[in-house]
Amino acid sequence: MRATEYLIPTLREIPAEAEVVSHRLLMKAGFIRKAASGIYTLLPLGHRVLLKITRIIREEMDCQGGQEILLPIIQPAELWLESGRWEVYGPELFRLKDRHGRDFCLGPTHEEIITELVRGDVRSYKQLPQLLYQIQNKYRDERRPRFGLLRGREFVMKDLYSFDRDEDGLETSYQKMIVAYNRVFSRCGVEFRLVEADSGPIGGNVSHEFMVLAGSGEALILYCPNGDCGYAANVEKAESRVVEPENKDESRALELVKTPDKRTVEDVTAFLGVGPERIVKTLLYETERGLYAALIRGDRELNEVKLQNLIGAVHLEMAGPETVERVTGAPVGFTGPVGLEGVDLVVDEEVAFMVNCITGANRADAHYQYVNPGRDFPIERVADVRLVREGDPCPHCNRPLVAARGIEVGQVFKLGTKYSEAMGLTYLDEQGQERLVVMGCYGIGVTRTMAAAVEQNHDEQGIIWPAALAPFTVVVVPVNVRDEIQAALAETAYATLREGGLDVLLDDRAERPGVKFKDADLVGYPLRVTVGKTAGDGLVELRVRRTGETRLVSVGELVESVRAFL
RNA sequence: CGGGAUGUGGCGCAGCUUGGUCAGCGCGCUUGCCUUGGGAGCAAGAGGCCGGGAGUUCAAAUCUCCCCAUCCCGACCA
Repeated sequence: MRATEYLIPTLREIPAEAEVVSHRLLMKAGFIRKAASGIYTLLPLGHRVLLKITRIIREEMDCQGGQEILLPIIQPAELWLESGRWEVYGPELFRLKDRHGRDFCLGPTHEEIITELVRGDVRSYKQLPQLLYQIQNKYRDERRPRFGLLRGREFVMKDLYSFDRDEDGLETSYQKMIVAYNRVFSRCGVEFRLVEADSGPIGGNVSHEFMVLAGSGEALILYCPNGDCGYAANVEKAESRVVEPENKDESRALELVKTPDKRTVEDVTAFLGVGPERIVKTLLYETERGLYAALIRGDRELNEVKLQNLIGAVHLEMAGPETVERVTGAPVGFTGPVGLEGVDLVVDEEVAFMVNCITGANRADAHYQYVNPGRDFPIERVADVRLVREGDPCPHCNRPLVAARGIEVGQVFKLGTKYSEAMGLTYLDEQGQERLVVMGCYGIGVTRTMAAAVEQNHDEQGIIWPAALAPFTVVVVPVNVRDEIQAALAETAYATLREGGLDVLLDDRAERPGVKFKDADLVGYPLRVTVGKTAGDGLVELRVRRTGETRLVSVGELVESVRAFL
């Protein structure tokens, strides 16, 4: 392509709304424009990057036996009512009505519609397994779209769905996808990590996420620094080993202590002169399945995702002050498990080991001390409901876990029979027995991957595209297009590179060289061919964007030199 | 959903407190001259329902009310 015939609207100033690096640079370098909050247009450069990514994805999906299909984006409400997600998805689901008043939604993900498809056309074990995928726009009315392409309301996603006869088949499909994803992200040139994940509203019980490591990432991950161990998990899922105290104190008799207006862990520890690890926090939660009290050590935070999964609740919310008073008979700040009735107690593993701890007394301005689990309150339901933090011992090898931020670019789920059961997706096995199809789903955020690549690959001057994703691999810049020798040699270089099968842009604009160099650095072409002073000798300068390294080469050896870099 | 802020040519902003030659600046854009190895210079231009609506007033970008949009922070740890 020629720059004079191509839309590359770079900006000198950045729109004020852009905050994160990828958003700023993609706007400034002319890859994207905003249409509405969380909704973007991809300009020619952005679209080329998208095509590069989707091509890699297609190759790897097809390599594993994936078959590409196109699914409707507008989906009838009935399917979502059938799976139960019309309610569960809540306000994040874009809903609309047709002229007859019938309900539809814009697909945020496609389990329903594909389950519907397969149940209509797959009847026999002979037709399984199937791996079907689509690369399409998806819609989620995020409560807060932000960070440009990283969290939009409309985005491009690849989703593959696997349909197997049994769990073994699912395991095979799952492993195939993990292999494929590792290849996809490696080829995209991003630094990533595979972590254990919570499956969230999609459902299922086993899930992993692919995280691009970046400080701007919204996800917090914890991983074991021991390479042989390799444990890594999203904080929502992360576990840590419970350390049982070695020499426990003798348990003492329960004692009420006055704690006037001491409501928080901080207040109570300061007042009683003890550490927060001596306190047990009692957190009251309301769910559609009733009230729950979660007990967690005073220096810990509760992991609501774990609690929600444990209870099996769809809605989980901390109880308001009125509920707390009604249930405990005391204002907020004095809740404790001793004598607490009408709620189910969930005791964190760490709490179960505690001796002589401090809890609220369920009366105003009072706490109990020397509370002992099992003796003073029941420990029937002991579970891991705490939020793991950096430094906690690895659940596998006991070393202190390390924390890092990541951008979730892919997630794989073993759905099991959640959707096939809800929607009646069955097949007949060899014995003529009707059985449920076992499903998995595997997503890649394509537009998000584009942004994540920029988050990880940029400098003060602009983007530095990994070669596999770059909109053009190389840009040819004649320093002075009015110089006939330079212009002619630039044309030759351009033609040579194109014939060599490379993606090349000729910056034939009559701009001063500084402008073209700045733009080239901003857009982030991995290589630049400068045609200038040495044009008379048939030599051009090849410059590597990432390192700034340059060398003179003849046009004849240009293709070879560029190839060598890739 | 709660809180905060902002909306003035394509982009970045000033003007608003103290209504009245305030519709202005920088960048970008167009044309011409000139220049050509890191966002040059000179000259002449084009371009704005001041987010929308309703009020107050002789007079509103400026004051009042409502609405819309956008961005940021937060979302309860007993």
